[in-house]
Amino acid sequence: MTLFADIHAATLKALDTLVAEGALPSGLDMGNVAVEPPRDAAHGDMATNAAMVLAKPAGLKPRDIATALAAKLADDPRIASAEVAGPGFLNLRLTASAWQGQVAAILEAAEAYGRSDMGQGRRVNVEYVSANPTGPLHVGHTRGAVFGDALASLLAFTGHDVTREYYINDGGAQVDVLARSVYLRYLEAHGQTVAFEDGTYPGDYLIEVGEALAAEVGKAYVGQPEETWLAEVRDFATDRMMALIREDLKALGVEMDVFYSEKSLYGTGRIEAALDDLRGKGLIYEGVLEPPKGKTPEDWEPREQTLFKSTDFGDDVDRPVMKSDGGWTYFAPDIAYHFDKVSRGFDELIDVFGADHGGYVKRMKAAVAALSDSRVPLDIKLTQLVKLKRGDEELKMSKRAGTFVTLRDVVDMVGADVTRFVMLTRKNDAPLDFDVDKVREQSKDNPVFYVQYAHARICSVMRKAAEVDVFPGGADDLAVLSDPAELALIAKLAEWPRLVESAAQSHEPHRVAFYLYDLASEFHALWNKGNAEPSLRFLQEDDPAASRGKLALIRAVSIVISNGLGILGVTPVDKM
RNA sequence: GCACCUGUAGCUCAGCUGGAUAGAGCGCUGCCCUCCGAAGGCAGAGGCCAGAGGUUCGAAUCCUCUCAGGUGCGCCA
Repeated sequence: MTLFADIHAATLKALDTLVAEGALPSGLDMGNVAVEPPRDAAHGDMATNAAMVLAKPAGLKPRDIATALAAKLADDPRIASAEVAGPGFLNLRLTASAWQGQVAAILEAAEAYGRSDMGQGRRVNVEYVSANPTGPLHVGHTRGAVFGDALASLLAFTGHDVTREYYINDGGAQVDVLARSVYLRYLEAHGQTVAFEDGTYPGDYLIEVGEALAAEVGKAYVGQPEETWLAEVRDFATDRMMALIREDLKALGVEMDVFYSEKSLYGTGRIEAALDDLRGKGLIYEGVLEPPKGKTPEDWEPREQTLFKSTDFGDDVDRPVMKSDGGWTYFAPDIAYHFDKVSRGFDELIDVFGADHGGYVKRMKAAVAALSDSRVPLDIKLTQLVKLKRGDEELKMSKRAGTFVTLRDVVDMVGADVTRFVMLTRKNDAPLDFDVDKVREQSKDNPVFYVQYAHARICSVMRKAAEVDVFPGGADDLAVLSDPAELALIAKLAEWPRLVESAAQSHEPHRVAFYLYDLASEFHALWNKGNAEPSLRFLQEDDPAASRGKLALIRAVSIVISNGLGILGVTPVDKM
């Protein structure tokens, strides 16, 4: 159990007692009653807004309610004091033993500390990366990969049944371009000189694919017209590219549960089935769109086409599902794909897109709302651009691979752990500067290092203690933890479960990274206090009992750091 | 023209879904190693939360409008 939840429950119980005694009217909505850490620690350990929230519906003055509530809560053995403050806050101070008990609870829960059943086993599909299978992953994909992966882990940690999924865009024109590009490399492998025209991918990474194709089919395709080889080369090339992408993901520590092929939607009636579902709901019609206002494309001409009535679900205009040549727009298979996700029985869908897909959010939400009769919520998280830098120099994105822009290059330079942590030190919808020099710096300016350093320091103390046969203690050893700095650190640890829940609720894994930084900071502060006050050092010579209690505290810190880094997909280090 | 995102200390950014005197790092000023790792810590200066209205006990947070930056806007995915 978590301390905040306990005190919250105690508060509600005290309010019920007040209702039973007639001090409060019955039938009040307690849903907004919160127990939170006050922003300013001087106000106490926890604060509740109960009096202010209930004052109006109860027709009473907030301070009167707070005073009555304070009297009830003061009876709780865990609560040392309850003071009314400000407009009606009730500030609570917990006894030292209540805090100490929290340390014992963390040690007992260990890697389960902070886990929650909030998700109640709800099935969540998180789709991320989903890069076109036309080349290696670049830095932009890396952010989406890290974000999606951490979000998936966060949801799993909070009791959701999570599926990690990658949508392979292997059905559109871009894979034909890939096939033609590989064909040119294939001809090169047979000694021909070829020209890469506009509309082909010139990247060096296709050279070996062309060679592999040559090795497999020999000269069978040389001098043959495109229609004889296109389909085969396309399959060959996309398989190769997906193998490459899987390797990239693996280097980053990302493992997908499902790779879903766009191509599998074509020619199988699945797109038609999805659209039939919408048509049955009266949401598909033939019509003519207005040209965009203000900036009319030069070649604009009114045209009747098949449209999805996304405006019924909040979109700005209805969206075409069929091109003028009779082929599907990209939107059609996307509808079918999400239809499939809905049919697979997920309770919730999450898509992680790059920011350049911002224009598709409304139509996808509209489609899912229509397909699921608004039963399945779809959240779309956009990850903003990453600006890769080395000091003041910006490393420009280039179409050609091998110019230091791929995921693999970044991981090779700074490692998967650093890459992952740094990518999460910003909200997903804010742009991120990634300085490859700075992230390898060993200073507090570098959050990865700072958090790892705290963990390594703890491990170092543990090793030292083990040399003299002292180990972290249990509940009986914790009474030594009474200094305000020690209790403050415990309070930070006690925040972990509610932080995890709120981060999961809002789909914001970056909060975990920031919390870990704060926690590390509290720990380093306590460590340094030990310089001036020997009684605060974690190892107390000639007093193994005291050492056991203090070691238990920092063991709890290392547990939380380890659990937090686990969600982010970062490995904690024992020494640096 | 419309939609979405962003605007918080000199710089880079948090701000726990509406709480009390708005925080952290960098930079600046001044301190702390006979001491478990100074790869660190403490203190100080620095703010019209882009601007204006509104909602209420209470707004950086919610609503409306304005300004500035970014992204996108049928036959590319």
